[in-house]
Amino acid sequence: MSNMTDQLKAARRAKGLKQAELGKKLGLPQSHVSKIEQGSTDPRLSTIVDWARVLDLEPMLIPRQMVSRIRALVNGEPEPERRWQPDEESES
Amino acid sequence: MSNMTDQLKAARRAKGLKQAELGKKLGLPQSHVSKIEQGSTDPRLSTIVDWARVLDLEPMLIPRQMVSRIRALVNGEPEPERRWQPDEESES
DNA sequence: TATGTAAATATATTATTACATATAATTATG
DNA sequence: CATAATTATATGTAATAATATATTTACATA
Repeated sequence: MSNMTDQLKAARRAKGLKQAELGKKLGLPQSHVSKIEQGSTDPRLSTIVDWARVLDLEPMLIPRQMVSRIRALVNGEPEPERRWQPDEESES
Repeated sequence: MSNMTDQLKAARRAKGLKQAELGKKLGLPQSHVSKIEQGSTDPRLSTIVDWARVLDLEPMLIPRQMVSRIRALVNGEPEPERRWQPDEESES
């Protein structure tokens, strides 16, 4: 689903948390965590923000032109040094 | 309210858009744009993502330890997050 | 392999809330 | 003031979130 919920699911697993454990930290039932991770529901902003923070992530709004640079930083890649390929920004 | 909706409100104004114009681009009624900007409702993730993208912003999840560096980049500031540089190295 | 059992995740049903439509209030401008 | 332009509020409907239950997965042990 939304790339963001996929990331959050991956982040939960990376921390070794079960859906129920995460749910408890967030005050959400496990069943919700399941639905959100499956992409079978469109969660509220506050839910996503809380979720991210529990996993030491912060949602930020990044100007489109900076997205690939910042993504590289976050992924620990060594600054691709791209020469303006005409089209880079494909996202769902 | 949530820092993020404040940012989105500011971004709309920076582009000189009225609530109704933004709403049209998003397929949302103006009344709903109003509620979200006032913080009197907790919008869905998809709404915020669409909203951001219309304003050339992309929501991203940033690891906590990188937040201030990235915020500096985004705001065009000159890296305020130096950690105990014993003395300021010459910087161009 | 088959079975038992517990842990982990998914689904069903009901309650709460975002969103749509219509209208009102506010702010700007002549 | 009057009138228009912009933003806020009221009420009904569709979707998310809560509660309870079911299903799937993992790991035993015979």
